[in-house]
Amino acid sequence: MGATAAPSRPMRADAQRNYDHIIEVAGSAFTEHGVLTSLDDIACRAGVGPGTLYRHFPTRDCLIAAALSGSLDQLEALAERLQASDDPGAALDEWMLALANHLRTYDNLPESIAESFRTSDSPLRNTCRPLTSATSALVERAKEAGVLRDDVDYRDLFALVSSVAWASQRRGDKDAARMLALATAGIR
Amino acid sequence: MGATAAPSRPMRADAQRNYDHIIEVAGSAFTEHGVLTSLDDIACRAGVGPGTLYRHFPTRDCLIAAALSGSLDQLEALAERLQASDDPGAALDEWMLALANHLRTYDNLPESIAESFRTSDSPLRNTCRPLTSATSALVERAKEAGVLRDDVDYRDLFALVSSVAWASQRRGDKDAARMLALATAGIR
DNA sequence: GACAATCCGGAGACAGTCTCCGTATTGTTT
DNA sequence: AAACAATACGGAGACTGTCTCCGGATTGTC
Repeated sequence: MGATAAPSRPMRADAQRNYDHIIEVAGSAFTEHGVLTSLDDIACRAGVGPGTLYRHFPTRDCLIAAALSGSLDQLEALAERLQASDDPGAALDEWMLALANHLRTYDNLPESIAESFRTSDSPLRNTCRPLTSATSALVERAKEAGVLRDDVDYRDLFALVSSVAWASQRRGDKDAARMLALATAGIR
Repeated sequence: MGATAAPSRPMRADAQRNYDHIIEVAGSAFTEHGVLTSLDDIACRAGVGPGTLYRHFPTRDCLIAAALSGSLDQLEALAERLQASDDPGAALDEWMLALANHLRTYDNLPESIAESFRTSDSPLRNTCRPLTSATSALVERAKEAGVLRDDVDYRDLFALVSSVAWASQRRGDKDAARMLALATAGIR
């Protein structure tokens, strides 16, 4: 869901416009310069004041979460498809690669996500929750099919995939496939 | 070598005193607050002005490298011992764990080190060079002994160990053993 | 004791984060 | 359509951290 939220009342028209536009600009900025890029600069590029940006997105993580929600929806769709796959092993492989690459969407995103998992209620963490539960489900199926070691915890696996995303990004690899193959060679 | 360097002439006495004291204070500060802690604050705690700190250590990486050099010497000593071990497989295991834990010495150190490997001549990278060559040697021996897959590149392995250090630190694990076991289960 | 060479320190320029509140816009009511 | 309340805007500016510059202090040498 790429929802915009409507708690009590809907947003005022101008607010909604700014909200959407900020997300759009933020996406470009993150793509170009990574998630650590200046927020005031994003506000400026979006033609709004810093105050407006911070009101809509009180923290950097809020903005990252919003910018990510589109591609997250796609990933969730993939997860559902894979859960219906008749080859749990291949499904898990495909999932891990897709997940690793998604965690690399922006420069320095793996750090932000990993960090968000340490703080109680980060919006980024909440946004990523479907990813962990999908991982859990696919791990369970793979274990039942006997193509994954029984002692592999899905949280450990998620951490492993995150770290692969981090390492491959830091090395400047074009995707996470190479590191992932190395890191997951022994989980079967 | 925890050398202080003496290019043409030795340092003036007061300069040497400050230099050493800054390293000492930096070590504590990094231990307490991670490598991202304020440098001006370190200067202040060391009783010198910012200018003095930046003259001795033009970049954060310089200071990190200096603060790390002590424990690095120990690691190098371990590497030499392990290269003489009669069990190359166990030696590599022990090395990877020691390396992973060393890369975790300070909070956020894995990021700094990984980053330094991307920039041409970071002092931190140069400081860590002995670690990569020791890894190379131990990997070679393990391959010859047939306890390591032939297609494992030592650079990939170093990256893998780095990422394990990163992930285990981010998770707040007390050491890197658990993640390392998972990540390296399939390299044999 | 004096004179170079070396080194110190802190003021301050700069960049990024984030807030506060006077002003402007919007939607609703009559 | 005019007026009113609710909502949202924006930018000045406080604050923190980085890093530099250079007048003045310290050290080593003759």
